[in-house]
Amino acid sequence: MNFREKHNLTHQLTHDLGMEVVKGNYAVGGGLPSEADICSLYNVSRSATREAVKMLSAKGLITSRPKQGIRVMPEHNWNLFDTDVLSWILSSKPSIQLLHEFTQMRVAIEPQACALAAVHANAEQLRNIEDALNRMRDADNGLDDPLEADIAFHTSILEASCNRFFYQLTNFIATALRVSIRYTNKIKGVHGADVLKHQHILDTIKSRDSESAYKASKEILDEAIELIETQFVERTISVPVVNAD
Amino acid sequence: MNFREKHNLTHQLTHDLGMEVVKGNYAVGGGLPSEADICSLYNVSRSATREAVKMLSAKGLITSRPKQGIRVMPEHNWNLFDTDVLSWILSSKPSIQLLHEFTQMRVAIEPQACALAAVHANAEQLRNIEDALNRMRDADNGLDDPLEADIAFHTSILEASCNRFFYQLTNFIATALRVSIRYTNKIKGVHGADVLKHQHILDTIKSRDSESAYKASKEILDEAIELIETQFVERTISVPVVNAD
DNA sequence: AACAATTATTTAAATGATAAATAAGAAACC
DNA sequence: GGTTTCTTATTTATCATTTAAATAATTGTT
Repeated sequence: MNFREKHNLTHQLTHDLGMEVVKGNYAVGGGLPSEADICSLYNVSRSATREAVKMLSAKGLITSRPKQGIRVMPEHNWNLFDTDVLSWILSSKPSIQLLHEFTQMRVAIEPQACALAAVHANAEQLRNIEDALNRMRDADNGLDDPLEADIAFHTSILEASCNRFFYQLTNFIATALRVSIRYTNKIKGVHGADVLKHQHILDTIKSRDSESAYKASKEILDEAIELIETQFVERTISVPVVNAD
Repeated sequence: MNFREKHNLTHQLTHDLGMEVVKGNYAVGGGLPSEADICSLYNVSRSATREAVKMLSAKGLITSRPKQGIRVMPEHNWNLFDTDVLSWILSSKPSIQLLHEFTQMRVAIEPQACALAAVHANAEQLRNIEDALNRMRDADNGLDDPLEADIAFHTSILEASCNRFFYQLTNFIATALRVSIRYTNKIKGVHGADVLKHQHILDTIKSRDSESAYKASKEILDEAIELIETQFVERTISVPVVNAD
């Protein structure tokens, strides 16, 4: 999926090992094969192995120490906001539960980003949001990709928040939207009235109405959450009370 | 500061190079010294260099390709939620501006986490929050470290949100609090009434009152933001006026 | 039983050699 | 002249081997 997968041997190996870890094929705290074993398992040299291990440890998935070997770190150490880690998790164990968590995070981030954008966005950033909205309109008429246009809209707002931490979440939000579409847009008809709602967000930001911008964004996301939660119930109902939680 | 700094040669080099990049000592898109040059500059072998480069590229700071060399990635690619990257940025260019952005993110995250905790927290997680609150009380009487107790409280709520993305932000929030204390607690008297406010958060979570939990948390953070913003103004104003006395 | 010393295993680091990728310049071509 | 294709030089990528350092497990001592 990612262009980095086949970029080179080290990246390939990083990807393969990362997937193995994320899939839970090695016990937490337990251990991966030793450096030497990985070399023979994957038929690669020591340096390729070491570099892959370093990359994974940089992403918080594993640690490696002499004599102890290579160990899986507890999940809360994994850097979930890393694009690779995120995509490995999504491709190895996609679930509505995960989408739900994703969207809860969006509920936290995006309305706040809109509020900040209303205060801080400069002329160029406003234009970018507007451009993205126009792409959504085009998409509605079959002239652009609806998903990409949608992503561009939400991304442009994050950028306009003028807060580097919010902007950093671009990839996260984009991924959330890409996953989301798999589930939700199958049910809900694509766009149409959605453009109007997004237009409303832009309007509130333009008019520097921070509070309304927050609300406008929150409204859309609350709908998304609701949609997911109904899905949630439908799918869990078929299983006899697995987990009350 | 981090125990990893002196962990071993590769980590040391990763740290040193990471700091250089974050400080802006190399132009974005421009380039770091070549592999060979880094080796001689830092007096390390190629394997150490390569592994450090891989770690930094895993964190999104740089890329390296044959013939092209090692290049600094644009800042929005940096993984700001990575503990190392965050600490490098903080130690190289700390600023109230950055603290402000930090706290804006907290405003987005924490109230939402409280709301989720009110819905999802189990008995053990509630107990953990309570324990942390008791530590804050102890701290108020000089029996515990106030900062660490505060961090424990906020962290325990993130965990109780039962959302792995929120929980992931533990380190981020902890770092934010640690930085925060440098600025804000110098002015504001330490704790006292704060314990009551935190108690209130716990109460709302315990009584499963999601909305009140949200508000209780938001209130504290809005105060923090306000405090930072007054600081912000004071410091920018005082540039031309050397000394008001 | 508690502690100290030894050993064996595994990663860490250095070195050297070859392969692959690619930016830049040279040559051929229209 | 301008475009394309080929060559070359540089740099990272990969492999192989050796030595060092760290440390878990074992053994020996008191």
